[in-house]
Amino acid sequence: MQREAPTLAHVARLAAVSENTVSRVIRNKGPIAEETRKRVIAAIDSLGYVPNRAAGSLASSSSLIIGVLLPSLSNIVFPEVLHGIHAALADTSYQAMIGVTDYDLLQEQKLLSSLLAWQPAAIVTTGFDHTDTSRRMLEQSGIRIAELMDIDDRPIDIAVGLSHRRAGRESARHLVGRGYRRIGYVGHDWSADRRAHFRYEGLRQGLQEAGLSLAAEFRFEGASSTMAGREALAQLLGGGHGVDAVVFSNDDMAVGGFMHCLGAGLAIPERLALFGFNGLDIGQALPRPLSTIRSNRFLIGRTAVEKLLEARERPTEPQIIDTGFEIVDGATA
Amino acid sequence: MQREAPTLAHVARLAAVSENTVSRVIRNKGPIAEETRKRVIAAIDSLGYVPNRAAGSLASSSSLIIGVLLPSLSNIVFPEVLHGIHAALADTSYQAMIGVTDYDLLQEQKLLSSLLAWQPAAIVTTGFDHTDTSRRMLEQSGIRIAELMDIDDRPIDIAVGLSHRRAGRESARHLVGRGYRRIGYVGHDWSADRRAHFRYEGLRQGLQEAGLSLAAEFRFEGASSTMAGREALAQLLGGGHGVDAVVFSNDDMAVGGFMHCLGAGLAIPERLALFGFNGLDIGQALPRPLSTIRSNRFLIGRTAVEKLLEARERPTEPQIIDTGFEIVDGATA
DNA sequence: AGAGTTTATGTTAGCGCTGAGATAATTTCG
DNA sequence: CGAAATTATCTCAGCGCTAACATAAACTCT
Repeated sequence: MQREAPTLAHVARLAAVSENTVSRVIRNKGPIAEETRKRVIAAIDSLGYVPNRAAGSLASSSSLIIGVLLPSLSNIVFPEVLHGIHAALADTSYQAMIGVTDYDLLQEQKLLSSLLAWQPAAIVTTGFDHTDTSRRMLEQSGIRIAELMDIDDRPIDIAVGLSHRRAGRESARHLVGRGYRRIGYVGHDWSADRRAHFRYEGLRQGLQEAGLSLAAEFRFEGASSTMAGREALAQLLGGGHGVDAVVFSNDDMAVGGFMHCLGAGLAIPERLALFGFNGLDIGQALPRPLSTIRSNRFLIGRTAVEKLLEARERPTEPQIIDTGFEIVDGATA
Repeated sequence: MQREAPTLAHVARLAAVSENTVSRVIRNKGPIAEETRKRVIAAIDSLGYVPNRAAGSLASSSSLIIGVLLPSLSNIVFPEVLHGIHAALADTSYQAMIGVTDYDLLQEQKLLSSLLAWQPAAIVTTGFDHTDTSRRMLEQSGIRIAELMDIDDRPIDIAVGLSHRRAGRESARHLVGRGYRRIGYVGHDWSADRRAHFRYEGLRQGLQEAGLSLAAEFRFEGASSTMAGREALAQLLGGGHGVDAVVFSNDDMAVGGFMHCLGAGLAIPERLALFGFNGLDIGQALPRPLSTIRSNRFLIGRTAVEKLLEARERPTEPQIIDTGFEIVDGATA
């Protein structure tokens, strides 16, 4: 029924040229007479020829694959990064091949190794934490590497993201500027989330620069979630530290905190101010939009891929691309 | 610096066997003497050999790639499906290759064609709507195909999901059972979301079976979002139809509706009952957990891949796998 | 006009692996 | 005990493409 898929040879015969010429037309490489190009394209169309990528990869020892390693898919942040990656890939012939590490560096290493088996054109991964073996594989592969989200360290090739330390510091400055003095922190387990830790440190630094320190803090044992934020804020307030504002490790946690306040009848921001991080939609859809910091995840993904595709060779010096952040001046702080 | 990556030939020489034997050890195919296997594995480990997938794919004209076509990444539902897909893939050598169609059937066709260029082991796509060309490519490829989310039509190979028509009907029955009689509908643009339309039809059918009909309806012009739900509910209520319950096209919209009620001081569910669809976390973190229907997205993704990997051949008759749904008996309806 | 240059195309040898069939060593059984 | 069956391995062609080089034709330029 389904006759064999047409190959270069079929196209070449139909267009009465050599295989190599067809290949060059397809890859837009080397000089081609306009008339020949037309004939080849007509042949391709009439046969419905689709190049076999495996053969191409093998022959050229490089592929049109972009390997993407994400720590998680259940945190909306990473699908948004992935969305940006796809936006940049949309009009190219590149395809994203995804691996999910579950925040596990050994898993990252394993996935990295199987991604490299496809000889991808580039690898996009997250953060600067890698096993020594992963780092060696990344370095020796020679291909372009982007490390996303964070820019507070030295990348292998390029880093695209924002300074979480600075973001934390700006949270402090914003709240202090608004007149809050007894500022608390509600976070989640940051053993797997180094960036949340950086923001926390930035927050403390910012407070210190204003002559203040954290009035109270509570860290939920486990991953961040709306539920976690809700429970954690209840815990923090139960401590009776008289805080007037709370910085959350991210928006998910902050939205949970908002829900707790609604349930407990605490006026926001009069009784308690709330401040998040990420700038998720859900925070902006609350009855009072959440005050937070927008982290531009989509932009991070898109910029990273754009930069990677700009040049096949790594720059001589590692590059850092700061996609920045903005204070979202909501109504909760 | 980076010496050539080792190939089968290197491993073979080191283990003093033929390349083919090494290949068979790796693929666990054909009889191998235990002692030989050990020697080969030792050689692989000592060289850090990683098979070149492009070469393997070319030689076997099939690859360890699972092509995944998703309509969107900005709707949390699809990242969750992708999460399930990755969960099922985690302990295999398969890799997911992703394409995002933006709900555009022509884009799906284009992506499908470039996925097939990798000779994937299977394709996972969404829904039953495809261009004729896409359908032909899927059918003729001969590989396993899963169509996700929906089971209200005849699949090419297997369908994994739930009956949205039935889900809509159950929403109606639930609300009627709770004593609501003036039931309204708030939806979004369903030209790209056939499943939302199916739920709507199921809802109407369910109401009809109870001798009722929709008291009012409002469809937001555009994609679903929390903001859209908030505005759309305001619009619906502005119409003065005296509805006592509203079914939303999904949880995002319903959460927006919840926010409107909070802002407008409408008691939930006393003044107005709210009912969603999907069972997202955010709905359950509201001060009153949202009454909704859980659609098991993760399970859909995982089950689909498990089924696809069970057999290389398509079943003689298309199969339908119902992952079901449950009424989440929250506090809003 | 002849040498050099540019443009357009062809020829050929693999890329690293797998599949099919061949071969060799071992076991089974009438 | 020899033929058949089984187990373990090898040999070799070729998957469909691209890189490198070779060639041919068409232009320059003095």
